[in-house]
Amino acid sequence: MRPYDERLEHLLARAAKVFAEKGYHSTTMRDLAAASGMSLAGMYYYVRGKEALLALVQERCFARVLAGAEQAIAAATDPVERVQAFIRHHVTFFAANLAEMKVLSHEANSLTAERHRKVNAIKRRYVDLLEGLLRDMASDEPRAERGAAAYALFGMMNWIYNWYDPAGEIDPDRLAGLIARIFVGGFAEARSTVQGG
Amino acid sequence: MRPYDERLEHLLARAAKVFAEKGYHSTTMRDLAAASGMSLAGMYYYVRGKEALLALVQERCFARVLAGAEQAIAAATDPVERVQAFIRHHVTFFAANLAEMKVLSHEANSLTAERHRKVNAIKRRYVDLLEGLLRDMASDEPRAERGAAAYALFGMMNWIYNWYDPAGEIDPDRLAGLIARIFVGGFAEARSTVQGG
DNA sequence: TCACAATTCGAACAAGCGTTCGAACTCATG
DNA sequence: CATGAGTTCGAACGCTTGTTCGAATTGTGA
Repeated sequence: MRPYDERLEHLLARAAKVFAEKGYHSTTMRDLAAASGMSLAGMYYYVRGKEALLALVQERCFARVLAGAEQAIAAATDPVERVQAFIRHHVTFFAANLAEMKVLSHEANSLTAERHRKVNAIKRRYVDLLEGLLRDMASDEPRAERGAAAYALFGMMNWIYNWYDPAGEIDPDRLAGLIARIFVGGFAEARSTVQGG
Repeated sequence: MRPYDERLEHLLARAAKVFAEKGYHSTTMRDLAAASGMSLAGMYYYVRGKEALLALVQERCFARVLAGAEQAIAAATDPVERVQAFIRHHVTFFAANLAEMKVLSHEANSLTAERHRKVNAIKRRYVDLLEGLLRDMASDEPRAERGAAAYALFGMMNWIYNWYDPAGEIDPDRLAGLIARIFVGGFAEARSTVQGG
């Protein structure tokens, strides 16, 4: 890896951390300079500006999530198992990349039109991927319910950044199992039991 | 209601809307002046500053949610029904107060220390309320699982602001029913079925 | 050692921000 | 009409922000 790429990678990693801690808008380029060990002006040799930095963090992270999910679900053929694999991958990836995923989840609307569209295109593919899995798992469910259920699941998984403590007593695998149990058990299996309630 | 209180209420309502649309940090006092029909300086007669405005929006909204939830669960005695009532109230309130609830969910960390603590105190009570309900509903569940499940549920419910369209085909009651079905069905009833998976 | 490209950065700039201040206006009351 | 408290706001201030620029420094191949 060329020194240039290493420096850029380093900058992106530190930026993700600071964005996650202070929020994108509250983070100044001077904060990022301090966190990366570069000078204020020096960062502009690697990146066009503050927003380009956020876009790079988001695009790279999202691309990894998408690719990882596709690979994770490929291992199973049973519809329920594929959904479980999707959940397990998303949650463990989230826990292993807390800063980047928080930036992805919480700063989704901090990009301006052009860059926003580019990230949204990846997001669309990712959402479509899950909705396809849900169609296979619960084909008799109304379309509106399936769509809402997909977002409910994303809610459970993406909300993690608001409370999850990696040093706490529940590890990522256990958390993934819990969320998978809630979702699959409640959405695919508890139809007649509770629905009418 | 005195004219003063009406003007303040008006300002808070408009501010919540703009905060929800553009995000707190991207909103300028000039934006709020334009949205409220007041002048830039005029707003300072009603409010100490921008952050005080955010704090007021959050505190008032959160107090209403908490009070409403306490009232909603009081109507039932069965543990499962109480959890369902909590969910139904939270989701329908969220849908009926989208702007305020988005500001509450998305700008939770936009307040500085003092005001942050004040809002967090209300949040603590609200989270405790749900955790108490879960204890009654699933007393044999490990404590760590119950805690994580509470946050998973909040994730499903609070994520709403990222995707829910009030003009869409799924109305708040139906959405509340779906989320309640997923959570209760998956957490309280699908223990042995899926867990080992 | 030289020349040239790659990289770094101190210093400054223009723009936008939240906030303040004092004067002006409104209006019920005597 | 006169008074004074309640309310409004134009104009300005001081500060922070993202970004730029040109010079200085470092690295590299001949």
